[in-house]
Amino acid sequence: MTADDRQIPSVWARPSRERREQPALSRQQIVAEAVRLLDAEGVDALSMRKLGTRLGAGATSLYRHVANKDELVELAVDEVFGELRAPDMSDPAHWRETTIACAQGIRAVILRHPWMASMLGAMAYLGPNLMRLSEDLLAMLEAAGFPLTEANGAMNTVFAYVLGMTGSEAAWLTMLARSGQSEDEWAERLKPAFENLHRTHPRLSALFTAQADDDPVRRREEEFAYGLDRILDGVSVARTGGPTFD
Amino acid sequence: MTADDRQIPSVWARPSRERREQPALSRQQIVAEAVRLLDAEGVDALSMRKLGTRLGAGATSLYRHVANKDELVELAVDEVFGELRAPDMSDPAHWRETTIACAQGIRAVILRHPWMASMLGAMAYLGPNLMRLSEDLLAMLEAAGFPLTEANGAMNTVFAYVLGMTGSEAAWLTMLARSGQSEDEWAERLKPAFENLHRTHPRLSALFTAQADDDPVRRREEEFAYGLDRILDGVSVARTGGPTFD
DNA sequence: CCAACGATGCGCACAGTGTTCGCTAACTGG
DNA sequence: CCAGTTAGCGAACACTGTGCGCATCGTTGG
Repeated sequence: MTADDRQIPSVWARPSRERREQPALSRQQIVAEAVRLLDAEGVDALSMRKLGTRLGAGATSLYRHVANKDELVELAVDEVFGELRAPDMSDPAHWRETTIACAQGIRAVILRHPWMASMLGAMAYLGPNLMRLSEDLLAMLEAAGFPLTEANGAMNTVFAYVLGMTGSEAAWLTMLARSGQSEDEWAERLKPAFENLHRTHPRLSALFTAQADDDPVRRREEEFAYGLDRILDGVSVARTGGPTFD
Repeated sequence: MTADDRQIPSVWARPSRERREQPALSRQQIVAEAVRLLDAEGVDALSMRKLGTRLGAGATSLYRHVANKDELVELAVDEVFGELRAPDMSDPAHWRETTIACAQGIRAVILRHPWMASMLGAMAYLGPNLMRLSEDLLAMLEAAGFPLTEANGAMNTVFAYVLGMTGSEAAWLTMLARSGQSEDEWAERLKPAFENLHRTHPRLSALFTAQADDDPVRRREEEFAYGLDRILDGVSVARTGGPTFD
């Protein structure tokens, strides 16, 4: 008996932890911390155990508030889209500027959380935050003279463009961050490959070297704005009243 | 000694396998089989061990031909883009149709391998296959009257649109496949949620119900073509000679 | 005031993951 | 014929997501 007591080491040494100071864990708190972890260490670093310890909790405790890791990620994505402050949509006369502001808002959100790029393929973006934004945008475009169907087409086109462009940007930035090298160092490292490229792909090579001295951040902003402008040009002919811009 | 011989069971029973019938394993073969596995079972099912057994090899043997799983995926992505049969780009007069064909080719490739959607965020698409396509497209657009910078902007815009649109499509199809439900069953399941949606998001609701009876595949094709047309409209003003379409 | 209860946190365990390390066995050039 | 290079592989390591059952809590009904 006494031997058993010693073999079972701490039956009487109960930790007697009284942990109900706080509600201790809540879904909101969990996804918030998940977003923070994703921002800090990237998508590969998100594990239930690490997230648990960050919250001062065990890994499996999270499953009381979240069904899956996948569900958690879904929630994190919509949480981030909750940062979207929709621009003022009250003036349909400025539908163009408003749409641009909207697109740039989405771009900014994704670039602030580059791990989103990996998730865009995993979500159907049906989250409430994006749905509200879509509805408001549709309303404004309708008020600006777009038939609802055309407004929908325009919105989807802009949205797809923003997702594709920004997704690629974010992926590039993620790879840069993971490799630990700066953008210039990467360009320097690819220099030897450019010698051959010049022969086989002269146009790509010319474009690359022409952009070599620009500030990459500014350049990406301008490229994004350029494509967006072209899309809005093309879309605006669907407005009742024809291709008069603004 | 004899005891040792029995404890170490098969020191003398060497399997004497002679396995050099074939080259047995090659990088090309590995990524081909990886693509097949990804197509068949999706992105979560790709593991080195499973891929190894499919090739009649051990898991760790693959590392003789591929550095990482990440590198393998990168190779698989470019392998798939190798399916791209670039359309005939010899006639710059038909730059519009050719660009459309190009975009639809990329869309078709991605939809044929929906797991690509999850990877678009992980690749910088610098693979040789896409680079060749880009160079050819640039050449044609230049011949069609676009200054090189504008050709580049146009190509990037179209490309981002295709990636965003098709990525979302593929993600949706992937989720459908994983849930094992058909598109109609999903719509049926979401019916109750539409009651509330009608009140808070009337426009989205109207669009959904208006599309409820269409064939989803055809509808997605048309939406894709619509946005692409708008983009090409907007882009074509950058051509020397102005906004004359053809 | 105490007993019963639902909710919550958590340790354990399981199956599976990517990847490293030596080892063997085969092929290759001299 | 032999040395050296290389392809394949089994074992092992450090992890992963997650189900199960138990301990503990705040609450509530008798």
